[in-house]
Parts: sequence; C-alpha cells; structure tokens
Amino acid sequence: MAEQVLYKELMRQLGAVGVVRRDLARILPPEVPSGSVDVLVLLSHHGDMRMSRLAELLAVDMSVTSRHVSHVADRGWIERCADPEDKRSRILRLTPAGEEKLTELSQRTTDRLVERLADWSDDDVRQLTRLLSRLRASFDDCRAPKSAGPRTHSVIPEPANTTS
Amino acid sequence: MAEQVLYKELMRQLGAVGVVRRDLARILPPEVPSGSVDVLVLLSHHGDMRMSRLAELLAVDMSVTSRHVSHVADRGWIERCADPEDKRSRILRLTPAGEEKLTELSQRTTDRLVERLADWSDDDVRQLTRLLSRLRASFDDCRAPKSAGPRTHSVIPEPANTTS
DNA sequence: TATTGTTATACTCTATAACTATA
DNA sequence: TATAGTTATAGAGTATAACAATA
Repeated sequence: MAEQVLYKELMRQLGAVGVVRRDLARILPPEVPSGSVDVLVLLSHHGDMRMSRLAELLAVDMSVTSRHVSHVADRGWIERCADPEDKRSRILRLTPAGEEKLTELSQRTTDRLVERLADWSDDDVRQLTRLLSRLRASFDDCRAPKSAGPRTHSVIPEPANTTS
Repeated sequence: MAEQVLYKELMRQLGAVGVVRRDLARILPPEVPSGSVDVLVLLSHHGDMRMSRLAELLAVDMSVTSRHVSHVADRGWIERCADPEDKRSRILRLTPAGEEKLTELSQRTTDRLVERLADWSDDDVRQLTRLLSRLRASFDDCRAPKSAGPRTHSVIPEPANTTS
C-alpha cells in the first residue's frame, strides 16, 4: 500500500489522461463515436461474444452497451446472431465491413499517436502500456471477484481473435 | 518512433483506462460531477487563474469550461472576481468552502485507490504517475507550441529513468 | 477588428427503471 | 422467479455557433 500523497498525485494524472482521451476522440469521423470504437476494438481483440460479456469488458451498464451495439449494427459493422444455446442471448460478431472500418480507424489513431509521441522510445511505450494494463486489471479484480484463475495482465501478445 | 503494433496496443489500453475513469466517477456524490472535480483540482494545484487558462488546462472548449465553472460557482466553491487589468476577464479563486469540499472528495477517491491498488508498491504508483504525466505533456506540447519554457512534468521527484 | 466569456443548440455517454422474451 | 437484452427517461460532457462586452 502506497502513501496518500502518491495516490493524490496519481489521481491528478488520471484526470490529465482526459486530455489525451479527448484529443484522440476529436479525430474520429462523425459517424463513429468513441463508444462504437470501443465495441469494434473489443470484438476484434476478444472475438465473438454476448452482450453481457461485452458490457462486462466495457464496464458499463448493459443498457449502454445495447445502445453502442445498435449503433454499429445499424451501420453493418457487426452482426447480432441468435445463440442456439440460449434464445434470450445474442452473439455479436464483427463483419468484414466492420474489420475494414476498424482498420481505417486504427490507422487514424495510430497516426495521431506517432505524431504526439514522436520522442517516445519503444520501451517507453511498452512500459506505459504494461502499467495501464495492470491498472485496469486491478480495477477489474475488485469489480468481479469470481473467476479465480491466474491472470495474465495481457501486455503485447495475447493472441486472441483468430478470425481477424 | 515506436512500432505500429506498440501503438495499437497502447490505444487499446488507453481505452481500458475508461474503466478506471468510470469506476472513480461513480463514487462521486450527486452534486459533484466529474467536471466540477477537475475545476477544483486544477485551481487548487495551479492557483488562481482566468477562464481561458483553465480551458487550456482542461483541454476543452471555453464554452464547456464556462458550464463547469458556473456549476461550482453556484455552489460557492469558487469565486469569479473581476480582473483589474482586463474587464472582459474573470479571475477564478477557490473559496474555503471549495477547499473543504475538495479535501472531502480527495479523501474519497484516495480511499478508492487504496482499495483498488492494494498490491501496488510505492514505486509502481510513482512510475505510472510519471508516465501519465509525460503522456499528457506530449499531447500538450503538440497542442500548444507557444510558451517554450522548460517544463516540469510532475510534482513527484523521479528516480531518473526516462529512456528517451 | 480581435479577444474574453456566456448562452443556445445538438449530440454522445451514462445510469436507473420499466418492459419483453426466455430459462 | 431469475436472467438477457431493449427502450424510455434524465443528467452530464462536449463542440459549434451566435452573442455581449471589452481591448
């Protein structure tokens, strides 16, 4: 457990990340709000999943997830398939058009990062990525203490979705 | 300049920070939205300032800043004083009530971090704080390349380790 | 004419609650 | 009865544009 003053400073810097978030959100095209990006990114990375699983990954209420999902589904970027094992459930799957859109968005945001982080080394980027991953994991652990398996705090590799 | 794949993973983890942001926002009392917290934190940390300066620090449009400021001013947590040097401008200052409220909020969020980051060492926290500070600075530098003075990117003394 | 700040408008994000369909 | 998901409603964050007051 770290000292109070350290947490206070961390809080301040977490607020400052809002600056980064807003900057990256501003370069998104009008038809792709950030909620849609989150959905596409998670489906691409983790593969097909149900609404409830997506809501868990997004850490928002399922009603919010439903809205985001409807937006991307309306544009043909994902499909909502029937789940043969549970007729209440719907399996979400990225469509080819969705993958294409995601590639385009990914390029756009990557370009922005290249521009902004011009003086960062590979190791700098890796280190920050690793710590952010661990940060998120620490919050996940507290939120959902159910599956007690060993956690890999996914840094770079994690070969998830084979369909992309 | 780092590799594309590193930026892509960083992007994904930056999105994951949304989980943290939302978790911390949920513990705020109803009369204190996160925009208000940002205003109080910045005024407390940087001291009195004008609207335009605050908007710059928040990295949002001044119209947005105006709304946030009105909210906290309506509750007596800050004052909007006249600027003797420019009658268009208004100097923002934290009131004693504002400091008190900020202390209360700070305690609340710190408690949350203590809970969430129970297994983080002081150095872990310092390292993440330092990288976030540098991240924000990298975005600031690109956004406002005007004042070319030397930058202090963090309050916490660092164990000189930024391989850039 | 340019700058500082406010207000009106519109859109997104989010949570709660009520609802439908299925388990 | 409980769960998966949708929709209605309400409140907050944000940007653009129009505006007032001052420089």
